Amino acid sequence: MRIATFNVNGINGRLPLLLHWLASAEPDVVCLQELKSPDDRFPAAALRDAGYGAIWHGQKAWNGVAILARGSDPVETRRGLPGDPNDSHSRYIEAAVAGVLVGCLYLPNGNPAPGAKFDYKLRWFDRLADYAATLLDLEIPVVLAGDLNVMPTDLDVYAPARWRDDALFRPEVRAAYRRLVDQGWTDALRTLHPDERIYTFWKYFRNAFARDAGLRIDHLLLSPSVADRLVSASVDRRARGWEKASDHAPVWIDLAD
DNA sequence: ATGTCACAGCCACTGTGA
Repeated sequence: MRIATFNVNGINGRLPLLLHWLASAEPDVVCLQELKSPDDRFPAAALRDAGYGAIWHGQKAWNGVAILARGSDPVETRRGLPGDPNDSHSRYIEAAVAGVLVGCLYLPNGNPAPGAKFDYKLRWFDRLADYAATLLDLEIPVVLAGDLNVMPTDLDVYAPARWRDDALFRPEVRAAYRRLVDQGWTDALRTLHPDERIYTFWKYFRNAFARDAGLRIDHLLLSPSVADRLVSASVDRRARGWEKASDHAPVWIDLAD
């Protein structure tokens, strides 16, 4: 079973690229972020034609998350992260697919820091940690996947010194990520590749991808029973090099049946 | 500070978020 996460950076503008990638990677489950599409413009028919059922939580222009399932319809279990009824951003959706509870998330960027956006990011992280703890208590297979907008360690940044004060790398944010993982989650990529430089995002600026000036900010966190099934984990860098690429590459894991 | 995208509002380009 292959589960992927992919920040598409606009699902309508990049639909041909997404369809091409789905056909070549054949993931069973896909978590998408940054749809940048209202719900009524989500390309459900094209995805259905490509063999994927979908649920989505969009909004105009910004944010937006979706879960795709190959050959089936994801069974939605939640939309929106608990803990703040006034949070209007579409950043969390969750579904049961083939015996796994899949939470797809787009954590706030948080720049500029300090400031209101950074405070919102930290609050969102706290809400995520509170909710993630309740998922672990269920003792069922759970995958939390998405763009967490945090580089966990220096190994995850091409130039750590330049990112110290950025909202994606400040100590408070790394500590929040560490507290979340320490609840009992397994960071799939880092667990299988403890010493490797792995990036999932390269800015559009300054030829970053060609220079491999990247960041690892897209993560798959596994509950214990899923971690026991983890076979492989990798970044599909091909898609970052394609025409009209997103600034993120897809990341996937393979689980034993 | 900068760099490059996508999208909204609105028909040419600026503003915004990343």
